[in-house]
Amino acid sequence: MQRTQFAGMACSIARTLDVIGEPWSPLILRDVYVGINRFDQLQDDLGISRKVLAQRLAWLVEQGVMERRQYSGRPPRHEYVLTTKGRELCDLLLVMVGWGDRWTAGDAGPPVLHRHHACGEIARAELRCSHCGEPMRATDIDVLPGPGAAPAS
Amino acid sequence: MQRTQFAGMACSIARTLDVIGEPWSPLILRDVYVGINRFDQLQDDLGISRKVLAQRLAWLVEQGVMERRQYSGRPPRHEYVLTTKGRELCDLLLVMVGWGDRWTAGDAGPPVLHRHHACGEIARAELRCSHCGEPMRATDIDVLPGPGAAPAS
DNA sequence: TCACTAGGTTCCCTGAAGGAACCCTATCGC
DNA sequence: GCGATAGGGTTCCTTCAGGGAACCTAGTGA
Repeated sequence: MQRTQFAGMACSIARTLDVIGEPWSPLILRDVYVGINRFDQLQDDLGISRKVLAQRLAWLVEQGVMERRQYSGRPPRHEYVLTTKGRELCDLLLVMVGWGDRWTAGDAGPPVLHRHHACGEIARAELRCSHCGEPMRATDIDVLPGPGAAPAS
Repeated sequence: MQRTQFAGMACSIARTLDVIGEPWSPLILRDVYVGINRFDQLQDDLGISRKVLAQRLAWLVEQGVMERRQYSGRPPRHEYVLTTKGRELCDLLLVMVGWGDRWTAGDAGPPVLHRHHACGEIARAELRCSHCGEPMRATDIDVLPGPGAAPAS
């Protein structure tokens, strides 16, 4: 096996990476999320090789992140749309944007802004605890084995 | 150039991927985050090729995500520790865990649990708006061009 | 009949990932 | 003094994935 497969690891990070960890996949997800839904549009926007684009799209469809939907019968034309699974995956993109804005944007400032529907303001996404609502960063937690942990060997 | 470099794109997602988008990098970050700090420990835990591990560590150090620190002078021994930049990157892992738990964990349940220091409870990380505090998912926002956007061509 | 478009597929070439062996320095046990 | 061991890499070789360009097929329009 050339590239190691992560899917078998007892780790949700590894299993998530197995779905979108390959190069280009998150950018394809981003484009489909913002409404770039067709093969040629994606290829133009990303500058990705058509071969790799076809492979990634097929994989993302297989994983249930996107659907290939026919939007015209004659001539037959297709587009890619996110499933619920894929839309939830976009939360990951939001967090990437947050980190990238903070550490890589430089003087030019962030390339995009997010306006929150609920309050109408330009805002960032923050991580908060599902239990108490206080900020919950990676530095604010203990990591404990869960029910799906690999058996101690 | 073989693999397309994402660093030049006017997109915080692409620039974040340039730092940790390569295969293995997020898993190395996870391991260092949970206290697996030495070369051989990392290699054992991940089953990664030593060559690739050395490359990834050097890149992550170059990017300021980790530091290579000497913890013993005689014999000279080194370990890798996260910088602030790297610790903030771990938030991304938290979100990956959230998605992976929900969509890939299956009947066995999540492999790890997170206990929040502030409240002491087992909890998940949720995305909330930095302005109003309400939930802020990828589906709850409009994406607008920001100051660092690429000039319209 | 010709050209054009969407959506891929096929081909070849290069270079990155995997794996194993090797290397260097330093300490330990004898 | 000498071999064994450990940490932390580096080197070499092989295989396969990414890049790029050309090609293909259905349908449409002129």
